[in-house]
Amino acid sequence: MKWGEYGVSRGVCGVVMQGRRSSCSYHRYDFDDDFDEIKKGSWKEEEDEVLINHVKKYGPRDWSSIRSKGLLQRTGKSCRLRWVNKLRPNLKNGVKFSGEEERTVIELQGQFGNKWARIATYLSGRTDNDVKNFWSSRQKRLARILRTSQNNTTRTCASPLILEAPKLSSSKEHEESLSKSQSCSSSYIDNSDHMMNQVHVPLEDLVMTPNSIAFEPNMLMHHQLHIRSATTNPNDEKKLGIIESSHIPTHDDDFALPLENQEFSIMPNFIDVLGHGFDNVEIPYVNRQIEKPLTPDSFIDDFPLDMFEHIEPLQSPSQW
DNA sequence: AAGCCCACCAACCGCTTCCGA
DNA sequence: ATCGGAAGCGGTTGGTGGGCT
Repeated sequence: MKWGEYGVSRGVCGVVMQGRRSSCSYHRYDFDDDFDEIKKGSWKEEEDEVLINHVKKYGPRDWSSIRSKGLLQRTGKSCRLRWVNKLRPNLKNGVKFSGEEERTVIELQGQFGNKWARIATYLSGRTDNDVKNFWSSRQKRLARILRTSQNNTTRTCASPLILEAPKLSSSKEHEESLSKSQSCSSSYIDNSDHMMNQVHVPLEDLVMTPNSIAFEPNMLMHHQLHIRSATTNPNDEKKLGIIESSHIPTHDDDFALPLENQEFSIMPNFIDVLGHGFDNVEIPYVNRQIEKPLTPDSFIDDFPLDMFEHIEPLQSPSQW
């Protein structure tokens, strides 16, 4: 039985069952809601028809009038959502994201962050909800891969990678950059000759949130960003990876560049950073740089699962 | 066959932004 | 300038179905 068939809503939402409260123990109510008038839960075909007819007549607007006119017992909000996500013409309902769509979402998420509505405008037939759900699923999948790899080995990669960028020109600029970064901690280190802005980024954050510190365009613009592992000697130039800021798309670019030109030069260096753990692992993505843009996510996606078992434990900075 | 896990997706909520009076 | 309603957006929840043990 589908709850929706009986108008059963999710969570603490109210319920309308043939206009009366049900005593069924499965049904939950929020008595703050006016349950006699507002229906929640799955939509029926009849309701869809009413909504479609309303849009045909008046266009996709005046959502709240649908209820005030007594056409449906739904809130305007609910009607709008139903139209936008399910009833609108030319939607790709039930069609999986193509590879191209996936790459587009990944690229745009890196550029815009979680601006799902904006990202959806680049994908015909996709809604913000589609994009959001796609991304959420993807994040969960990646998280599970990482979790599994950590559980399967006593060796972990819990220590952070360290991203280093030249000190920004002013402390205000520095603060602004950091305030825009998520899930990162930061500190200054006085490296005598040059002040470095040192940002500690857990590996998970680096690979899971491409719009986090490592890829924050505002922070990286006009700078080279050095990346090294906590395991390495800070002076070991061979272990330094460099993100060329010229390769980082900015918010101002408005996605003018073709996708294939927007790749991060961090990727080959990322292997250097991770070091010997990958020595015996075939890296599948290397030849794909030409045919497909590299992103933090596509980068991780192409790893064989057992590859994570080869990650060497990273020492804490105190062990240098 | 049953139970569990997970991916996918619909729909909700709260908050923000927009816009007209 | 301000206020209130409508619309838009992003985060979250929870149901369903398929695969696996």
